[in-house]
Amino acid sequence: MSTTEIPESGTRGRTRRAILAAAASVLARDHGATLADIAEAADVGRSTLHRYFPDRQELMKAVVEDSLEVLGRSVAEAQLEDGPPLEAMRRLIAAMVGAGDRILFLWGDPRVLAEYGPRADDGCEDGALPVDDPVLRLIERGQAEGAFDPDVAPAWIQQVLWALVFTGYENADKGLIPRHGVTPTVVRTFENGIRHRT
Amino acid sequence: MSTTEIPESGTRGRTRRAILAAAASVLARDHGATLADIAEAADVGRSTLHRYFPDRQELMKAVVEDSLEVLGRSVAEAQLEDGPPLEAMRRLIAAMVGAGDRILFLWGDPRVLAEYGPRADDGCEDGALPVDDPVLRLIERGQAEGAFDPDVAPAWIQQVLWALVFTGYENADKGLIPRHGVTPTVVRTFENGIRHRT
DNA sequence: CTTATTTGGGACATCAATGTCCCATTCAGG
DNA sequence: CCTGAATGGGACATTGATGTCCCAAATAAG
Repeated sequence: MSTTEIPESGTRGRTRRAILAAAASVLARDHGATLADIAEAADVGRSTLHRYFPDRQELMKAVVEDSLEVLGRSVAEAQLEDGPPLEAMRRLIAAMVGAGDRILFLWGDPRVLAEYGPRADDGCEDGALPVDDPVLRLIERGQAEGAFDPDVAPAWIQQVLWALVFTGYENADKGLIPRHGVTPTVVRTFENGIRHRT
Repeated sequence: MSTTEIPESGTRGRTRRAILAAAASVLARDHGATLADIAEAADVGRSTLHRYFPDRQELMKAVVEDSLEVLGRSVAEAQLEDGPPLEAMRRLIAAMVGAGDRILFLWGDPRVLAEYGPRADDGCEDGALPVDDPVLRLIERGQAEGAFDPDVAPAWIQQVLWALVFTGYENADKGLIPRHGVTPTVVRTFENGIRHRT
């Protein structure tokens, strides 16, 4: 690749990040949000937004990339290869919840990943993200070591994971659950389901 | 209420239902779908669509109402008051999956229920739907009878239920899971979580 | 302090979706 | 078979979002 990765000098970098964060936050709650909405949320003029991201598609692509990167870092820090699978999974859930709005944004509309995801330009899109890989490995390890249900597909477990984290974060966002209660609640339900254990 | 409920004579009723079904199906997969898209999916001219639903808002409102009604009937047929809670819950899950696209539509975008839901006109909107009530009663009964986890809020259990059904149906829609596998898989995960049981 | 960068906002053209109206055609029901 | 309802599609005005351009003001960097 010959794309010169400019280090984003101080000022420009800060505005760029502000726009990306605001975009993720706004779009997470309203997929049809206007560029004007996003600019306003970022405390930035609409023309400034256009200066950083020529058109809506470029912005979307950048937000997806950025969100995936942030999420990827969180997941990496969770050190999924280490320790018992169940504990690693708890760290993962905490990490995902910690990634905040970006989860809402990425997961909220299946189309964003399909259209603006990593390989949306190639035809070959299965939804396989860089983030997915370590997670799937953890799930498979957990099944192999007898910690996770071996009778369902790893991909399904992963889907459930995303769905529960998303739902938990969303409920907290609406004030139905206290912020600090999200991770424990999701962990509990994810591990045990809703059946009563004596 | 003085709204004269016209029984929808044969022809008109059929087209109306076709539009509503197509709308739910299309909007479930693309929240930003055009009225032209919907009309095309319903095999109907755009002008015919406008004849039945003057503007987009009216259509949305009608689709939400219709979806809630269909879902409500499915839930009612599940007879949630009868038998052991765990079995009633399984019937409920099967019923929800059976409601098809309407679940995707209703759950896919939180805003549709907030904006076009039953009491979107009143200010007092908590997300309390007619469908929710029997479900919450079942959950509370299940907790009281020692079948469901009593240490989490009923509302949370319900959210998880919706989320899992949604995810299961969506995965089947994408071909990741066979149609007939959705209900059993959702039931299994919902009841037991992902932990391995010896 | 001086200069170059960055910004906000206005003016503007464009485009797609929407909603309205109309008329010829088709279809269902008597 | 005949009649009225229902439909499809075209033409049209309107609206809101988008993208572009430009300039004066603010801000950072030297």
